[in-house]
Amino acid sequence: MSVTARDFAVLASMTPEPTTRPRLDDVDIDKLRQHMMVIRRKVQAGQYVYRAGQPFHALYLVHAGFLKSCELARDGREQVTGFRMRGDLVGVESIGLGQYSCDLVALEDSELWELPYPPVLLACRELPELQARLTTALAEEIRRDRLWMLSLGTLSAERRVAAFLFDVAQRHATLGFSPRHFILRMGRADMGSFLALKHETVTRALSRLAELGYITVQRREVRVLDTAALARLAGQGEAIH
Amino acid sequence: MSVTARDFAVLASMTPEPTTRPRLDDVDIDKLRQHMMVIRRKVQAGQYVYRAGQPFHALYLVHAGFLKSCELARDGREQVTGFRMRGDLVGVESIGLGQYSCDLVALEDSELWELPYPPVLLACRELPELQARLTTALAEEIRRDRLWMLSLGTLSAERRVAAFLFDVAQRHATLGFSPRHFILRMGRADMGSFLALKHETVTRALSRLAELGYITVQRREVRVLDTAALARLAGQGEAIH
DNA sequence: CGTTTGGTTGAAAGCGATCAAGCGAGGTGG
DNA sequence: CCACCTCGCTTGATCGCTTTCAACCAAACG
Repeated sequence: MSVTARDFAVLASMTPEPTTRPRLDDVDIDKLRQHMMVIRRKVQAGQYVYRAGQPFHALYLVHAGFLKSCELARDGREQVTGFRMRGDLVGVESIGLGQYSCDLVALEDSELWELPYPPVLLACRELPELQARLTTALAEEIRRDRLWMLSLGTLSAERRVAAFLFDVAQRHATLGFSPRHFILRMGRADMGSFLALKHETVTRALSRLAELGYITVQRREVRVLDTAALARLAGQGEAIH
Repeated sequence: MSVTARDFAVLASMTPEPTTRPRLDDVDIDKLRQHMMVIRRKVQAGQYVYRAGQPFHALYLVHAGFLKSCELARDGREQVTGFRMRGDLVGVESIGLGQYSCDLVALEDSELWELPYPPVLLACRELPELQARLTTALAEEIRRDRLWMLSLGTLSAERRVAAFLFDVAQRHATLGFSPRHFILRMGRADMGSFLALKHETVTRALSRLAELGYITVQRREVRVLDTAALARLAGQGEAIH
């Protein structure tokens, strides 16, 4: 049985309300609404939410959909630095710079809540807990980046891909989706860019993980058969004492 | 002419007051002092300022010396994620976690100002500009990390080492030291860990850069002969249009 | 001094990149 | 509805850079 375009569409539309709360929860948003205009913004697949160099004016909370952020160098080098989904706060990396430092691109039709930044800063003065939340969100971002640096710096291609799948599975679980069965929203090239690998290498690693019986993969559809094995490869397994 | 132990000692003692201000300047510190006890803490080379897992209680402002921060995984993998010098604010990556998320190790005798965190948070409420400064410091940390991710993901070993030297030179210049002549405070292994390379590869890259006439290097003493060439290799050169 | 530690260099191996070909799904236009 | 085209994915063969393994050297230290 193979996956058809229709299957993709059906799976993509399976977007139930998550059972666990996102990082910036509804309570925060309600409080924010009392202090500023929260603008709903929709973007289609392929469109940019913001681009490096554009004036920084707002943070965004991803409400639905899937996006990637891309770092780019003056000489044309470019790398995906993260994938964003519901509950992720984006744009924080550009605070204090005056302009966005990277691109944010929708990989599928998405909806974001735009939080104009000066009002956010003002609201933080009124709501100390919001300030703490924002600071914590920034710190978490640093920790996530550092963990990926560690993974990219110390894991082989195959283990990096395993770590990626494990991370995707965990994030899905956090949002109330199945961590055992999901559709990757990005292509092999974007995965590779994020993992500092070429797309052929990503393909080979996926094939190998399937060969080992840890997953099944058909184009973008992934089933995780052995979570523990993935975790072990990712370096997240139980330590041996 | 080779460098003797005495030369090292002399150079190491050349620590004039910087002519440019560090990221958290004296004005901020004075204001902080009005709100909390700022504790001066000295650490000797090799000592830990904090270790991953210890309870998080303070941020630190590096006042003198040189340190590295190390990320570690449960399975023993480990990587240097950054080098810290005067003016750098460290510990921010651990905010909101309850415990430090990484190790901070002195590479030479250093002095840090300990800023107990709950007081910092309280002071932020009284001093909005301090809050903005802290938030900006966090965002800058994210941007730095992302730029290194880009470099590590897209540059060859030789270019990574060039980028590292260029960065060291720039940071030295920022602190009022010579960007053309400096002593590396870390060994080849730590450089390699940060750059995701083995120490032999770092050595070879340095030898090659010297062979090309861009630098001279004798153990830890580096002279930059061609800054533009380093910048170009680092991907920071002028873009061609 | 002898020992240890960190750095350098060479030779060989291994892993991921590169180059190339082929495949399948989806979309388009006849 | 089908032929064709395109794009993303897969797989194979080869190349080359980085790692690995090993030896050696210089400086620091006791």
